[in-house]
Amino acid sequence: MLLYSDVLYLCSLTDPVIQKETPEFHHSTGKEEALNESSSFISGSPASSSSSLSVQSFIKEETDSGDDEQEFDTARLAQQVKETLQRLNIGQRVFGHYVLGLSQGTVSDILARPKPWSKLTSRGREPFLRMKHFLSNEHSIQMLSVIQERLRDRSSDDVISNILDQSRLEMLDDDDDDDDDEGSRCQRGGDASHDIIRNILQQAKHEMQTQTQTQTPAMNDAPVQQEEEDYGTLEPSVQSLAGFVQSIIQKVKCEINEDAEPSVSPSSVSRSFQTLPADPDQTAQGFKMETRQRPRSCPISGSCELQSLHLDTFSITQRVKETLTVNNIGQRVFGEEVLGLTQSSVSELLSHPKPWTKLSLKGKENFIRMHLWLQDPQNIQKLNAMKKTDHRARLKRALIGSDCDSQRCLDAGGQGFCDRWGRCEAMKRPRVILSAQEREALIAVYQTEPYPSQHTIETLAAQLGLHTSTVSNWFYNYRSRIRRDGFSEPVQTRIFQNPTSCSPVSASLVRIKQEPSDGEMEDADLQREEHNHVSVGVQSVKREKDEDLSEL
DNA sequence: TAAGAGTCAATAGG
DNA sequence: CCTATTGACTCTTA
Repeated sequence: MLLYSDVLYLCSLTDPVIQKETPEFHHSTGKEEALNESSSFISGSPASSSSSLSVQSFIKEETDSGDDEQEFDTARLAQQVKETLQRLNIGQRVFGHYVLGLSQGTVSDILARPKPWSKLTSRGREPFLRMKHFLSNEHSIQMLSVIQERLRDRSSDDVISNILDQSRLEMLDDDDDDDDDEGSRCQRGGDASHDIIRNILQQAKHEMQTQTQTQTPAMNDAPVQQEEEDYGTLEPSVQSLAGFVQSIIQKVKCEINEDAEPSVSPSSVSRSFQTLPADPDQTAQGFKMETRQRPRSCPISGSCELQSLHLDTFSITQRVKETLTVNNIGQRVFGEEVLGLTQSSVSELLSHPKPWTKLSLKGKENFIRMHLWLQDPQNIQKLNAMKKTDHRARLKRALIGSDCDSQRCLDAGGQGFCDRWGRCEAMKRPRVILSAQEREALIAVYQTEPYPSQHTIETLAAQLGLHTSTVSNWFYNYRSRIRRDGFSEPVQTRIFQNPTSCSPVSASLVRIKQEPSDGEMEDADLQREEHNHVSVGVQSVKREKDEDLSEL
């Protein structure tokens, strides 16, 4: 409960509006109570005794008529927010979500191109007011920093690697009576697919447990003690996710060892899954167990059952896209609530799904979550219902400080502040936007040298006037996206529909794709494929490039 | 250690 | 506001 209730609590302290009505964000009850019951937490905060000079510094023109009439230096405000976020390594997504109630894209926009105060409507001024309050309350800043760290700590990366590290982690469950024979069958547990499933299940169970705990609104404890706060984004899926995993295990057990019942475990985690309607398309479209090709009895060491889990990623993304469209749910909401990803990541995921076999553990997790989300119509309804309150809620969800001199915090950092990994923010370079010529030149070089040597990279960078890291990044990304688009079926359509697209891949690819979307193309073949695709128009590009380069 | 995978933030365009 | 794209980053993998 730490994260969200704290934030809400902060809001409640400083925003009378929020005291009245708390955002309905995480479907869980009890959080709103937390807000009201923990109201003595911050009053003694050391931060609250600081002065508020920084606030004044934003105000160009002090008037007697209250906040709304003050004129802020929005550019400076945005700059200071940016610096603060960078200094504390707080992402725009988190900041936008918890402080402004806006999406990452909007935050980026506001911070990069703040409109002058005088040109903002009252609604447009709202984020700046919130930013001002945020900056002026050191406690809010620190709180958000803690939130960000917690979110990072909770990332599946960590969980997965932790689990992978524990090579002899006991199987699935200690309180699930159905899994006792599984442990003996697959003791080694070293398989990746198995581990991710296991991880998800464990995480789901963990989240469920904590969710249960939060049902009891014992929120007057110091929030710090409630370490087990969920991110919320994963919560809607948790129950059925766990059930899903359970059912997979059950099914596989059934396949492998026919004495196990195919029914889903009656354990608590499976409850919601059991209530799901049996979807005949599910097996056809969604996941299928490829047990037929596998030996009837797998070796004990193989974690064989989960190795056979297979999801049709293309079908999943198609159905997710349709569902989102039909229900008018945005990628942002879906990403944040279901996958814990940003809008851009969701967009990528949905537009360019990789085949299951090409996915890493982490990549598979997203598709499992999507698949699971699709299984339960209630999830859609929940998201839909939440979407309705989302806008209103987001506007009210804010961290507004009382008084603290954040200027001091900023100034203390100076120009060369470093984040918690010791990386200096000053090292960050602004985003590079490659010109069409530069891109063509890079593509042209890619034709002949998809894996350019260091020397080539340096030469190219010098010729184009780019940083070498920009060039090598470009090659990494280009290869990666060529490969990705080679996987995804719809690319063909997209390319033909938009032959003039400025996408570096599609711009140079004109082709008819014949491989199956789930293609198991060998890498060598893929390379040849790419080469052929890209080779269209190479000559002209090359000529242009020569000209470009000679000009440089 | 280089390349790949997964993401993010910035940005373009609707 | 939304989605798609893309340069850059972090972490993992081979």
